[in-house]
Amino acid sequence: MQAQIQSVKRRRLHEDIVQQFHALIREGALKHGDRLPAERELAEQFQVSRSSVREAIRSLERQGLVVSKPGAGTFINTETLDSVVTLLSSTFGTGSDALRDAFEMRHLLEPPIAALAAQRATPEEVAKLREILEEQQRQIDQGDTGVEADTAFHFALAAATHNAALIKVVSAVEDVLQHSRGQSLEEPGRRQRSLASHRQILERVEAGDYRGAQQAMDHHLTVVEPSSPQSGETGGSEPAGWRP
Amino acid sequence: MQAQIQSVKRRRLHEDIVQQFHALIREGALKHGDRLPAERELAEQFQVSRSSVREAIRSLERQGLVVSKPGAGTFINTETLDSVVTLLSSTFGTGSDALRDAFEMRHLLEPPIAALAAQRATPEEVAKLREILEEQQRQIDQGDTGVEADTAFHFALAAATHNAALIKVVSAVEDVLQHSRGQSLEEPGRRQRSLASHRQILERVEAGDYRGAQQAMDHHLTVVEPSSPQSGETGGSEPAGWRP
DNA sequence: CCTGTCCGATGGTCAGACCAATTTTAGACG
DNA sequence: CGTCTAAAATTGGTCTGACCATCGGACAGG
Repeated sequence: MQAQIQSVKRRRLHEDIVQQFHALIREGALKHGDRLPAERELAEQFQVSRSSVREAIRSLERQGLVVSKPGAGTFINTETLDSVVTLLSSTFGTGSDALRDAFEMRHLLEPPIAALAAQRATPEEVAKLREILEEQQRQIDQGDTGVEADTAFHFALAAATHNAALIKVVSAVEDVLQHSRGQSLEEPGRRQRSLASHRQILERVEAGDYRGAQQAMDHHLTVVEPSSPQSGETGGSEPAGWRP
Repeated sequence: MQAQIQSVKRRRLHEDIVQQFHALIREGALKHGDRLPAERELAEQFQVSRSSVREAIRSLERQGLVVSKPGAGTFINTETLDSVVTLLSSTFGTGSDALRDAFEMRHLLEPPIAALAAQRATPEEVAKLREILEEQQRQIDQGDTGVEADTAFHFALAAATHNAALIKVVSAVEDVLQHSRGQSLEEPGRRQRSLASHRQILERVEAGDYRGAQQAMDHHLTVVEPSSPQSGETGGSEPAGWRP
């Protein structure tokens, strides 16, 4: 008699086991250094096969929560950086917050990225940026939202910093936000404003004005592409378009 | 006689498989969306049992690098933030640019993080930060460099932003830079300066002064923990083509 | 008390099997 | 010939039972 139907997503057994261990660790039932029961014993307790127990342990190990020693046993390990991160992410929401977090991270990263790009962009990279904006103009004239060119611009700007780590992180963030941005650009007026804003950024980058570029990007993110229209708290405000 | 005894860790088979996949993804042999061979086929190719293959896949899945769909297959997934972070950590250590990039990224992220922390830190988190600084003081008094507490401080500060994405990225960056920071703190004077600098940051965070916190962190990173020993200042415009 | 050996417990791996979901294919139908 | 449908093949998820290398502690011997 399950009054509440959980997500339709079928849980895999080992994932379920992992979450049970997360709970046990969070509640303090399992502390650092504790040794957990043998795999065969766990299998019996959870009423699953040893394979599932082992796959669960593999996940926990990759999260830094446990370490396995052949012949000795498997031990709780909550004194690593990894484990802290895992428990934090596990405690805080893992759903709608992600989008908000990504927006915030972009807002932190992009202005200084624009500044770095202004200092380091090669003529070829500037040309590439200009080309992208022309493409964006074409897409808009054609009635498209220009979201691809929009994303491409931010990515090319990150590339102009010549910082591989930054490029990777930005690409991940942009990818997560691309869908949301597409929605934002549905309003006709925004497309032109976004393009104009991009042009302003490029102009400062071209001039090598890193301060101006940073401010232009900040303005772009604050005014033209507002991060989170809805003030929703962690309530089940799933963005539209969620489909299994 | 203390001949350099290198640990002869036995590599577990699934660990080996995981690393092989890391390499394949890094080299570009496996791109986003690619479907990798069936588990039974992989078992035959690697000459291991299906169990080991599955445990390896479980690790990769927990790292966000792949997703498994029953009946369909297992697919490469490198467009999530998680996957980027893992690949960053996995890639680091290869190439001197990576270290420089990481320093630069930290310098971009940490000041605004300090500002966010000043706005959002709970009393418990402030207490945790203070506790970390006391621990740093103890370590220094004891003749240690205090590098663990140093890293812990930056991490706890990121945690105070309540932004899971930021926390993960910062943890990856801090992890990479911890070793280098340890070297930097070898100079005796630096330890106390670093601690004093941390105290200043905490003071601004406690006061909720996000502007002051940001400036204090910027000062900390610029003056106390300089990224590049050489003159390299961000002001100068880098000549084109300084990097392949 | 110390030392070396033995044995049970434990993690790591293997092989084969069945199930459920999905994809592909073959066949029926218009 | 194209389209829809049902059967077959494929694939991930799970289970069972087994063997091995290693570790820990008990135990006997010095």
